[in-house]
Amino acid sequence: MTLRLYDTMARDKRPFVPIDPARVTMYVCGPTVYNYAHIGNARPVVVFDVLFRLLRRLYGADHVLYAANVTDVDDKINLKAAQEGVPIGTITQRYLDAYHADMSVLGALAPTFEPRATQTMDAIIAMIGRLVRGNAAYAAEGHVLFNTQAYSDYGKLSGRSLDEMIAGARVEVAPYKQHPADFVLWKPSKPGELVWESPFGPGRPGWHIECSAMIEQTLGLPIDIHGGGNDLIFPHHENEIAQGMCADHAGGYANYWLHNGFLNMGSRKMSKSLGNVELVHELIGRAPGEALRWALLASHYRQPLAWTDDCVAQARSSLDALYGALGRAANVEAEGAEPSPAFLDALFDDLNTPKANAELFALAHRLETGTLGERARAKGELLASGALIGFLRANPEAWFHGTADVALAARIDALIAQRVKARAAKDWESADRIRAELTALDVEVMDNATGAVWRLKAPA
RNA sequence: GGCCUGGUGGCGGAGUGGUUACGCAGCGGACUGCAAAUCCGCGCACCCGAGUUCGAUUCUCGGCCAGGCCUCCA
Repeated sequence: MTLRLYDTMARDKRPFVPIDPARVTMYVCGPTVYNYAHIGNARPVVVFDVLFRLLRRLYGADHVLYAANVTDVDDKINLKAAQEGVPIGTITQRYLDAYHADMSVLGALAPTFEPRATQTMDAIIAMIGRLVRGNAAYAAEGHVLFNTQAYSDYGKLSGRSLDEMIAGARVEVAPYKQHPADFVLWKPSKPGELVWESPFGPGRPGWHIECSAMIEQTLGLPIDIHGGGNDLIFPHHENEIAQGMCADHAGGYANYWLHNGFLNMGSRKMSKSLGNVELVHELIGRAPGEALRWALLASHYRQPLAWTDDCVAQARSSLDALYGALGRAANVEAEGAEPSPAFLDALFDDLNTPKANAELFALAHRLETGTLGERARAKGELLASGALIGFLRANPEAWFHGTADVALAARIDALIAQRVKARAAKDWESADRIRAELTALDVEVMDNATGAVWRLKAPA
């Protein structure tokens, strides 16, 4: 089985061949920590977490290096700090901590490296220095700008030519730019902003340079995979390639470019600037993280995803079915610890998670209906398949009991014990009365041959 | 204006040059004190037009619609 990935540069699926199988490298553009992450921000995190897990399986956990940056120098951070009258670090640390907690609830593994812009300043300044010396960058009015003419393949990733960009320009071009597409590598800080000393004068880095410097510093260039949302293709990733290649890395920048599609609210994209956001921080109070993860992976990562409450409800139902099958098979000893071949096939075909999920249902069905031997194998494959991409790790009982606390669970268990006794005595009147009591507690009771199990109904 | 995606059943969502996955919802049946689950079965779709083809939802062209990028943005 070969992993095939859709490469934006090639505009096609390509078999994945790492530069060095003993050291597979992936970089994904991470958060700017000035606010809580919304569910749209979480999509690439979860998608590339799936890829990270697949790569670890293929090449070994110790042989995959995954870096995701944290942008902690930014106008919006400055603004927020000024509004609250606190140091910038207070803002960035607060939202970085929240980000870690939220992504962890979504089942995302921590990246191997999480470089921060403020801690990469030497590498950033060094890279800009090399660009200036190589005539790929120039100083103008206190800025240092990248000279897009210096890179002949500029525009290849996004399919734009420099000519087209001039023709289609809607934005007024800063007068100090030699070419309209040139972009800022270093700029003077405004009063009150953090300032770093550099050979180009005091200031701070532009947006694009930090990623290239971080990749160079943490992973080394070229890398195998570079990922991010498809809104980053232009200009961010285009600029990364240009500056990276010109900064003495003619051997290549990234061999595979992966971009996830957008998550939409209605027909509009979810975006902090549009204000139509659902924060992960709030969603995890209303639904299990695993259900949110499922909702994010229920459609293919390159497709647009329309986020609605129903997405979460459907995800819950799907997981209910799988956990239900596992719960009913509690007495079946799982055999084997390998995901099913069909499941792996689906994932290896450019992370086809919807198809992989369908295989999970097929396994659950086999677990319900097979012979004892088939059930044992199905259970083993179901658990292993789920575990590979971060599903079905909970105890089925814990899944159904949801947010019930110990006291509530004890009360429910006591009522159920009474009811089981009443049913054994064919005292249907008492049994129904107790069911009604439980219903009032939002508890649904499912009788079986030996007793009963229960689940907490999802909040409406 | 330039560049780029996508339009599949009631809903979500894969996939394919020729019997159109899967999940949710619906319908019938089995099972069941009740309820749920489970099991068996059923129904329902490929934006429009032209072309290529024995045959297109799938390929080509045109159109319509929706969205993204071109400015911070996952």
